[in-house]
Amino acid sequence: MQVSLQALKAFESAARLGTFKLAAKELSLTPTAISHHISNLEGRLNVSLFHRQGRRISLTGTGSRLAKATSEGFRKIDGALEEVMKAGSAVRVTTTSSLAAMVLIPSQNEFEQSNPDISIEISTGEAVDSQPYIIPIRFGDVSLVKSSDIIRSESFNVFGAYGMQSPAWSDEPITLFTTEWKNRSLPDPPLTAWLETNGLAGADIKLKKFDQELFGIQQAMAENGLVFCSTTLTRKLLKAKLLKQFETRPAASDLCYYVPNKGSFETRGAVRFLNWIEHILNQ
Amino acid sequence: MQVSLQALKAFESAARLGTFKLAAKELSLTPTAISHHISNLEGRLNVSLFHRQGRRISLTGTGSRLAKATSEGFRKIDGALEEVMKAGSAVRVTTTSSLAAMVLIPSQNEFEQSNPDISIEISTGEAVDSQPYIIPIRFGDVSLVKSSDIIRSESFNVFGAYGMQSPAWSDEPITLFTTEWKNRSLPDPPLTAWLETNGLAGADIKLKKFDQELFGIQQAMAENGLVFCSTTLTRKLLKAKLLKQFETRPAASDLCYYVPNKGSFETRGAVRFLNWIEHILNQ
DNA sequence: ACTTGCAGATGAGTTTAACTCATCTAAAAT
DNA sequence: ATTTTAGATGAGTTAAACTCATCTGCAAGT
Repeated sequence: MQVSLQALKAFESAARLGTFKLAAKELSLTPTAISHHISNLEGRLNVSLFHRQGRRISLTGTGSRLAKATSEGFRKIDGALEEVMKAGSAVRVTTTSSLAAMVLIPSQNEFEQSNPDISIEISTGEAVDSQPYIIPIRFGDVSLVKSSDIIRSESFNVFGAYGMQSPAWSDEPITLFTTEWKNRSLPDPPLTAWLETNGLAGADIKLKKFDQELFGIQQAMAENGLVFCSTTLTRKLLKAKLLKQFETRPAASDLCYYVPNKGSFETRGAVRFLNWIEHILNQ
Repeated sequence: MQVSLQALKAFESAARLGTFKLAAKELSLTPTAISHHISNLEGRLNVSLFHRQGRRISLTGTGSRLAKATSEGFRKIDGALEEVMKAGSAVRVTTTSSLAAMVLIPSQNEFEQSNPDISIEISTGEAVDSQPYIIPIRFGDVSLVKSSDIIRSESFNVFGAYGMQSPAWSDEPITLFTTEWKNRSLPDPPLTAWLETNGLAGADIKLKKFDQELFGIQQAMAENGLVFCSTTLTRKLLKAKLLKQFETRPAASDLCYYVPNKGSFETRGAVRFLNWIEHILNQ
């Protein structure tokens, strides 16, 4: 290699900041080092890059041409590097507000305890989605998802606030909170299948629909109601004795949680997180 | 600095070439060095950049993203560097064919003898002109040129082939070769002024016009004729006893040789060359 | 199945370059 | 005139980059 990259870096910084001193500070070096680097560079290239007017310096024409290219080049590299480093230092996850609120956030601390070198950032909503390095945990139709991407196949059951008595299904009309997905292409919660599984096909059921499972669950807890929702979201609440389940059996659904291109997440942290979350969701 | 630029360079090369071995060859290192660099990089970034399949490697997703950015960045830098290096290693000059043929090329060797580390490339014509790093020596109107850019103010005289006798100006009609510039906005050669200076205002002069001084001079030498031309171009030929001058006195003109933005040429070689050529032209 | 060759990994030792410190110069500010 | 500030210079030190020797694992040849 003809010229040293560090010398170029020093030059770039000095050119951008206008003094060796500031460049030195930026690169955590002494001004002497910058001076050495630049005179080395000038020597190798047979070109003077700065005019020296006593203690003031200014770029020569050649210098500013070179500075332009090096600045752009290093900026490009630094940008990519920063992205990669961010990816390496923290695991960033985005998912539905229900999964975030009911599972991820409550368990976040546990993960960070056992992986003290990995920090997790959780966000919800579509905005950040599909940015590289952010792990999206999506809720979707099993049949449309690569099977290796699935981290949890969802089943549904009825849950009630912890103090409730088991409802008398056949005697009286029952109100169930359930979910109607905002995204209409998703399969509905398997209510019919659940009723059949539990021999309640004829029961008098009134439905109250929310567009996020989270809301139905909260409502059930708040008004001692019943919610028909996924078993994934309720596990924590059952353990915490905020919800209870009755003698009903869960019904499988066509819904699942999955991570698109799960295999493409290669950072140490991401791999650890994905293994962990898959374990958490499937107990 | 977080990550070493050399490691990045090694990574970029390995990513581009597909094996550590080739990367090592490209960078004149051992494959071991590449391996060290890359594992150092992976360690610092907490990311694996290559999949290792035994003795075969392939980029991970993160790796190829980073490779893209580093490749582009380094390419940008290397390109600029190459330009600057070219500028530093050789002085490239472009000028009129007359000046090139009569002055620059004949003196080129002398310059290179006394500046063995600087090589000169001479070209003529407008094509290469105005490229950065190429020094254009132009022929123009003194009044339109920055005075600091002028390297030679031109004066004109009559010259003849070396064997000729001094012409009898007033007795007989005389044929003079002279120049009519292709570029009509240039001042004409100062023939009238020259005639007055030498008390020949009434002489019977026939003009034969060429569009380059070079041609008139060559013609004069070839047919024992007389040429009215710039003193700059003839100095070498006078010394070489191929041309002679008579008892006439030169006339100043509004023409000059100049280098646009002379001050902007900052390479050591260019500065040496410009000083030298100015000295040569003004003896 | 066993060798051979190849590509890379690993660890320790060596060399080189990068960096700092001390000193000096010149311009600008007080 | 003196002080302050920015950079240049040279010598010495340190840290990094590199090599060498050794090891592993895969793939191809016999």
